[in-house]
Amino acid sequence: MDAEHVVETWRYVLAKHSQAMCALERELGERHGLGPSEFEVLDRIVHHDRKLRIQELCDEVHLSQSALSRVVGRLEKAALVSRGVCDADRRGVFVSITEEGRARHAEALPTQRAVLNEIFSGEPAAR
Amino acid sequence: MDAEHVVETWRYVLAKHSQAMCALERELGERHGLGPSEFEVLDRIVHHDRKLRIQELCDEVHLSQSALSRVVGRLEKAALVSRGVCDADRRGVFVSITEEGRARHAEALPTQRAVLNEIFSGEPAAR
DNA sequence: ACACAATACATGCACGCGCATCTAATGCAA
DNA sequence: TTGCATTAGATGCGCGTGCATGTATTGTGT
Repeated sequence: MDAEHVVETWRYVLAKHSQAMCALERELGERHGLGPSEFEVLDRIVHHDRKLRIQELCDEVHLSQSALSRVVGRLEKAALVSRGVCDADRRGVFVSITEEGRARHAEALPTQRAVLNEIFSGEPAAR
Repeated sequence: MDAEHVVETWRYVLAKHSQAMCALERELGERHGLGPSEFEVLDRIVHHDRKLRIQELCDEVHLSQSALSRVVGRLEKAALVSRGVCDADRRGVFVSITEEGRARHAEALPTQRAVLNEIFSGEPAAR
């Protein structure tokens, strides 16, 4: 990939990221009361379908550890996930999804897919 | 582009955006005292090589009008650009780059290119 | 056992962002 | 001209983020 293509790709990433984040924030927020980060975290937990350590989540979402801690805090306050101590390593924290969280995720997933389809379908990624 | 590819592309965009923004913030900040947004605005002005209206810039950078206004404010305070009233439409504001701004941009450009090359070279974009 | 580095997560803080709003200038209709 | 909607850009505000740090727990070397 030559220098010109690199810059072209970077512009593509910037544009799509901006469009998608903006649309996701609006749609997920208005229709389901979720921010993109909140949805992302719910989505990762649902995908794994088990309790996850905070740090495991940290590897999968593009958030700092502190930001993730706060997202989980908001989700817990909304009763969409619950935190529990990890017995094996009592420094650790397990996060598990609640029934309400699972329902909210299932409800929001089609919205996310629709937004992404709108933005990405048809246009090939610049290489 | 089918649904699976859409999600795959979205993950690619998220990952690359995160990596690149993080690295750009660090490198441009430490070496040149510029944030990614500041650099982006300087870069756009240099590219056009003329005075630009705030709104023209707004179309090219992925920032809200208010955010752009503040970025230009910071750049002006750093003497890298100067603001001037637009005679044709006195609501408008022209932004032009100063010599110092041009120099700073020239200095930072290789850093930006190096960061982007590091992140994008070799790996094809997921379509 | 003890002291100390390392790790997991939470939290204080500063900062940049978008939204809503404000001010000033322009366009337009009567 | 007068009155009002519209537009350009600046600004108050709340919020989410990352960085630095704090607290608690675990690992390690002596």
